[in-house]
Amino acid sequence: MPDRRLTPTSYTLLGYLSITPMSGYDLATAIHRSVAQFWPVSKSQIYKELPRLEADGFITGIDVNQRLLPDKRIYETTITGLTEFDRWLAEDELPPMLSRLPELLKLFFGHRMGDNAIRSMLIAERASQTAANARLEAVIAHLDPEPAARHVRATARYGLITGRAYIEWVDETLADLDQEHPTTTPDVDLPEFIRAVPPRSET
Amino acid sequence: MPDRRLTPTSYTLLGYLSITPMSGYDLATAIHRSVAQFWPVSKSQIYKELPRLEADGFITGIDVNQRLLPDKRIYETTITGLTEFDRWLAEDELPPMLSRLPELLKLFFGHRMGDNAIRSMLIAERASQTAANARLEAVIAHLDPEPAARHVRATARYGLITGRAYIEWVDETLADLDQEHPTTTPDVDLPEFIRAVPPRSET
DNA sequence: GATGACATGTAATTGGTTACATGATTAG
DNA sequence: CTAATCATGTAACCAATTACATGTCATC
Repeated sequence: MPDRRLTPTSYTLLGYLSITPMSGYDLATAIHRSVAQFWPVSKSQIYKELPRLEADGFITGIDVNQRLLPDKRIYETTITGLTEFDRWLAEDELPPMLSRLPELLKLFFGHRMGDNAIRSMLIAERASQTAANARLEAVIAHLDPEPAARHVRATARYGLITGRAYIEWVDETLADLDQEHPTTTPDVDLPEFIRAVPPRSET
Repeated sequence: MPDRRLTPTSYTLLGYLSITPMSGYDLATAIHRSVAQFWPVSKSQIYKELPRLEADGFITGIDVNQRLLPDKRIYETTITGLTEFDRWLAEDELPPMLSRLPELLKLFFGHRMGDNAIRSMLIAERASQTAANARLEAVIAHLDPEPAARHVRATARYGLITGRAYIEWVDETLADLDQEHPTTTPDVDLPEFIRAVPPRSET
């Protein structure tokens, strides 16, 4: 009798538990190092969601007592849970994607920043993205041989391809900064063109 | 005497008001069609945040009575507000970026999806991203001549370059789906390689 | 004469984050 | 011996979203 709508976060947990039984801690660890790239789930969120999924009948948990470590509860999916998970996978409506990129936000107001501040921000971004790309390349190489890992590999490739595009963008932007901009052209007043950006989505 | 930490959302409002005085409605409209791409702010969030920024002394508002339309309140930045905004711009710590991509989440669990379901999802994604790219190209073309619009243009270029990378990725992924995968190789059990994805960031 | 856009907000709910709590084991 | 890591969670807070409310004007 689930009287609420499950969130993508709920389905993330169901998805993992559809593979193997796990505790909240296991889930937190597994999620953090994989799917969190494009769907982060915090520990606390997991611990709040699990009892709800159990109350809804989608998963069941059993308590496991441990001597040296804290007791834990291992969850697994029920038939109902699996069915609901597969239903969600098949459904074609998707919640909108969401991006929050603080560095772009700052850059947007770049007319109030010094060029040097912008440069150092971009250079820092470039460095951390380069490192992230290297990690992803290693991941992809590691996953490569397994044909069953195809979809996981695809998500990793997503990270890499957009990561590379990001670096490309940083370089272009840095190059643009270094160009002499003719101060002969008087600066247009900002309100004008900031308002001019047309809307993006019809959602 | 601001006793709280301002959020990037607060600075978004400050940033806009640093350009020209606006009402909550004006802000909602302007933000929705520009900076919302990488920092969405809902109407309600704006209406909650504005009085707080005023209480903090960062902005001041004056009531404007209107005959036919609802009365409104026009806000503008104070010196304190401008100073705080510039301080934030100069500061080099950035909150982590956040991405939530439901389509990747589903794809991650693709071993439970039929190939056709995956294909139609990817094809739909490709279509909407293609449309978004076209809109962005138009925006960039429109902004092009203004040198003062340099940074706004850079954020638009970000959207375009990553949007193109996205389409590239979709195509590669679709091609990979179409390839025959030798069923001779027995499928490895999933828990193995899903756990194998190494952690990404040390944050 | 009904639907939707313009124009301005308020109220209720919740998903998600940050900080706290606890105890055992290992490394420096 | 002190600090970090493993291991498991709980509690408090709040940013953000969804739904609600209201009245005018233009259009189909």
